[in-house]
Order: sequence, then C-alpha cells, then structure tokens
Amino acid sequence: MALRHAVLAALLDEELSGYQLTKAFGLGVANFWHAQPQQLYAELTRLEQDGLVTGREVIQDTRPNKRLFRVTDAGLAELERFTALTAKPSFIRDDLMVKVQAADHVDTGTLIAQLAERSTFAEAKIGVLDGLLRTMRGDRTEEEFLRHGERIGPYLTCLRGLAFERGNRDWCERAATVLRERQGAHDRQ
Amino acid sequence: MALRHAVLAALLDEELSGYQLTKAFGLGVANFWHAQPQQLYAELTRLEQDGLVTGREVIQDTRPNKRLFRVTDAGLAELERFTALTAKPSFIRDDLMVKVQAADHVDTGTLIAQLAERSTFAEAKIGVLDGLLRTMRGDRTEEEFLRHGERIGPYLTCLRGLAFERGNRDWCERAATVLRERQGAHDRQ
DNA sequence: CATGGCTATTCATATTCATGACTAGCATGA
DNA sequence: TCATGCTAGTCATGAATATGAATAGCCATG
Repeated sequence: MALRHAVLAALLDEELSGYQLTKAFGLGVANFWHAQPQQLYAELTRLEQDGLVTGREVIQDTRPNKRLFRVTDAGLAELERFTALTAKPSFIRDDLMVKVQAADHVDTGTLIAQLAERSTFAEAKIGVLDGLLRTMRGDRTEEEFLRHGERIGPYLTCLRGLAFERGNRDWCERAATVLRERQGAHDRQ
Repeated sequence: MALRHAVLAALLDEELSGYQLTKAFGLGVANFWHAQPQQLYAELTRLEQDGLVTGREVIQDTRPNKRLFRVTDAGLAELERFTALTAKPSFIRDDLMVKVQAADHVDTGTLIAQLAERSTFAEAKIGVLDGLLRTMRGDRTEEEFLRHGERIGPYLTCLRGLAFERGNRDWCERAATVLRERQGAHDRQ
C-alpha cells in the first residue's frame, strides 16, 4: 500500500502517462521511490478503479496513443490520510552493504571493484540530481526558492536523494581505500 | 535471493540462534539489511537444507532450547560467488519521502510532526551506532583500527549506517524548518 | 498473585515486488 | 536497408517480504 501513494505523489504536479511514470520511477528521477513498469501500469489501473486518479486518452498519429492520468479529489484525500499515518522507519537495503559486511571473508579485489563501480554510479546520479535542483530553483538561490517557491516538495526529496548519493560515493571511496591499503600492507608481508 | 546472503554475512563472525538473529535484524543493529523474524527462521531452515549453514542444539533448563547456527565452507563459497555478481544500485524507499514529495498539497502540521519524529528516531540510532563503533574499535583510533583490525566489515557497514542516519536527521530538520517558516509566513498574510 | 514481557520458534496466508515474454509502429544511424 | 531503439503498453508467473496468530515456560513489577 505504499507504491499507491508514491504514484499519487508523483502525479500531483503534472499529468503523466504510464510510460512517463515508468521513466520517472526507473532509475533517474525517482528519489523517493523506485518501481518496475509493470507495477506502475498495474497500480494505475487499480488507482483508476478506486477513483483516486482519472485517465484521459490522447490520440497521437505518429506514435501509439497514450493515457494521461491526474489525481482526483478522492486521491488527494487518500494522500492526506496516508500522511497522517505514522511512517515506519526506513532502512538501507543494499547488496553491496552485505558484501562489505563479509569483507574479511571474501575476495578483496572483487569488492574494491564493486565499490568503485558504485561510486561512479553515485557520482553520475549526483550530477543528474544537481541539474534537477538547478532547474527547479531557476535563478533563485536555494534559500530564496525554499522560502517562496510554490512546489518545494519535489525539491526537498531531491535534496535528500542528493545527500544520499553523496553519502554513497564518500563511503564507497573510503571503504575502497581502506581495503586497498590493507591489501597492500598484507602483500608486502 | 538477497536475505540469504545477508544472513550468511551476519553469521560469519559469530554463532547465533534464530532469535539472536531476529534481534540483530530487527531495528537495532541491522545496518545493512532488515527482516522479520519469520523470514529469518524460514531462511535459516532453507540455508541448512542447502548445507550453507549448520545448526547445533543447545539445551537450556531455565529457558527454551535453541539452535546456534554457523556458516559452512559451502556457505562461504556461496557468499564469494554472490560478491562477484554485480550489485544493483540501492534506492531509498521511504514513506516519509513520499509524504514530503506531496508537501505542497497536504497538511503541513502533520508533516512537520512526522519529520520531527523521524529526526528523533534517527538521533537515537546515531547514538546506538556510535556506541557500536566505539566498542568495535576499543581504545584504538578509527584510522588505527581500520588499518590493522581484523574484522572491519561490520565496522564499515556501521559507518555507512551512521552516515545514513545523520543524513536522515539533518534532512528532517532542514525540511521541517523550511515548512515551519513557510507556514509562519503564510499565517501572517 | 495477576499481568505483562522476554526467550524461542513455527505455521499459514496475504501482499508486494520483480522477471520474462510479447505486440507494433515509427525513427535513427550504419 | 537492416538492425537497433524508442514509445506505449499488456499478460502471466515467480520470488520475496510482510502480517497474523499460536505455544509455553520463566521472570519481574506492581
């Protein structure tokens, strides 16, 4: 019952097609949730059945027709209800962390490679998020924007995403460095 | 196929019972994964069937008997294999983020309250993790420990958990402040 | 001396999430 | 012009995760 609300939240500011949603939830922009296309289409039909979103067909001639969805009043009420519920704490759930937990028992080289890869990925995402934030706030400073802008929700979640990816990058680099140095020290003995 | 490896990684350094595992995976110590008791017991039986862990019964008179598990050579090999696979990127998946994404459309007071609650929770966890790190490194400095300590895997994941919770706390405070100030500015008009 | 909480675990079921396979037309580049 | 990739979606199935409910004796607190 959480993907529901993520979809609703994503549709608040703009009408989107299922396909556009999948792009947002894919790897790029989804700073607050992540889901597969099939889940999204399924959720959209369910949401429409429950009257929380409405879709309207848009006929296109050069490309397949599509359906654009927007949140209804009932949908907004549902989001409001959801917001009032106490959120359960969020946990990191990460393959890479599992591997690092086992660092003292598995091959160091492989681990270092994985950490480097993840670090690169994080760096790339930092760039994307930075760009997004810039676009959202335009020529205003962050302070200015957060004080007087109209749609700060997406900006705030983006900020969290950015901090998270920075954390990822820094930690990966640190861990890789530590492992590399230990490897070196061990080799020399 | 991920909980498997999380369990294996958790059992690497010490023999644990299912119950102890549930404690570790509950809310406290699980910096790299999180799971329900039932999942863990189920996974342990599967792991034992597959020969990746072995359990030995410990008879207790004042409390119920228990089974302590440790990783077998096959289990270690499986972890090694897993480590070599490319890890998929990790995403934040958080109810609270969804709510903040919708910040411009839902009740601000509720949101601020939730952010405050989460911040407190994060602060508490920071304390716990700090203590854990301190215990692990003993009287050595972090640098010292990471260079020459024997079991640095758990330490490294703990570091990531700590940074993550700090990120949570800081972001919650920031977001709450922003929302509070906007609320004030709006009220005065 | 009753109440609730902790150890220690199991069974069954429900919900959610992920994977693979498929359609079909248009556009773009080699 | 052949192959690849993008838009726009659907169907079916499988794996992972979460939830609810039980058992049963011990220990501490009021």
